[in-house]
Amino acid sequence: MMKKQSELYMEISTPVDFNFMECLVHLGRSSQENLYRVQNARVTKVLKLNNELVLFHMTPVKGALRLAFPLGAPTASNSELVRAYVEDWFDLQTDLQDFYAMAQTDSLLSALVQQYRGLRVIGVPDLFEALVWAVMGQQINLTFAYTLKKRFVESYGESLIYEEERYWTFPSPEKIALLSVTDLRALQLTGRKAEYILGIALAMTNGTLSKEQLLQEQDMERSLLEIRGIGAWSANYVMMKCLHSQTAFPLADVGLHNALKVQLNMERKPTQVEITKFAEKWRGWEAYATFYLWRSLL
DNA sequence: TCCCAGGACCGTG
DNA sequence: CACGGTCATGGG
Repeated sequence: MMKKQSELYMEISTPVDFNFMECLVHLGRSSQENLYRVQNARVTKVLKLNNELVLFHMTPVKGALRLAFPLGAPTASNSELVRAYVEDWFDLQTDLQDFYAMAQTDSLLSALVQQYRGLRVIGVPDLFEALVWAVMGQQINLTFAYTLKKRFVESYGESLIYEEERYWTFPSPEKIALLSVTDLRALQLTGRKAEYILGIALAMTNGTLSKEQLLQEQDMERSLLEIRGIGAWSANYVMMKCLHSQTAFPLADVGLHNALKVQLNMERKPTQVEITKFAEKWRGWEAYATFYLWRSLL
């Protein structure tokens, strides 16, 4: 049945300090990314919502993001889920005024916030995806991490084809929970990481771990650290990318170290003690400070 | 070939 | 509690 064209569109208003093109720089950082596609100023993605694959793309318009559903308008319920996903993904609910005010007084951040103004923390709204991605990225270079994710997604995700390109959903914990260590070893994950991922999938399947639950925790970090395979770095990474914690701070992050080394024109990477000292000024905005520093490496 | 990579776990002292 | 060995493989 034909729908009126107006029903195939939806607009999400964006905050003042929002620059879609800056966000696209982050989104476009890996040519191996297969969970969305960036073409010019358009991002296309598919989500599985209420047991249905929903494809949408978004483009910036004045003061808003325009979402379009080229394969057909979703149900009212699903279109609201897409809206929520996008707001979550681009962190549209956070007011950055205080961050920018703080950053202006910090010699380390002042140039970065001017250069990248409007960049938001690009999130990973799906908790399972955030946790798995954190585990995959541990102790290996980012290029290889993307290779692993690509294999994982294309082995166990769902997909559809639009304009001759295939779009993938991230695998569900239910599907992964049925696998064995051997299955994941075949993707060249280490045995240990395979165990971690299976454990996370199982915990999310049997209901002992969920995003809703974590968001209600007084101490999200402590809860995350109880998960096997999630240490301080991963816990803070997930808090920053999935749980919208502004104070999350992956202190041990190699990318953070490299960015600081460059920004401070150092011969060596700073120690964690030195980083803790710099971060004192960022109190309350550690996640954004980290994200802007990461951005400086692209 | 060597060192490093968006670490975490586990055993030892 | 701090330290170091171990995992395990690709990228540059």
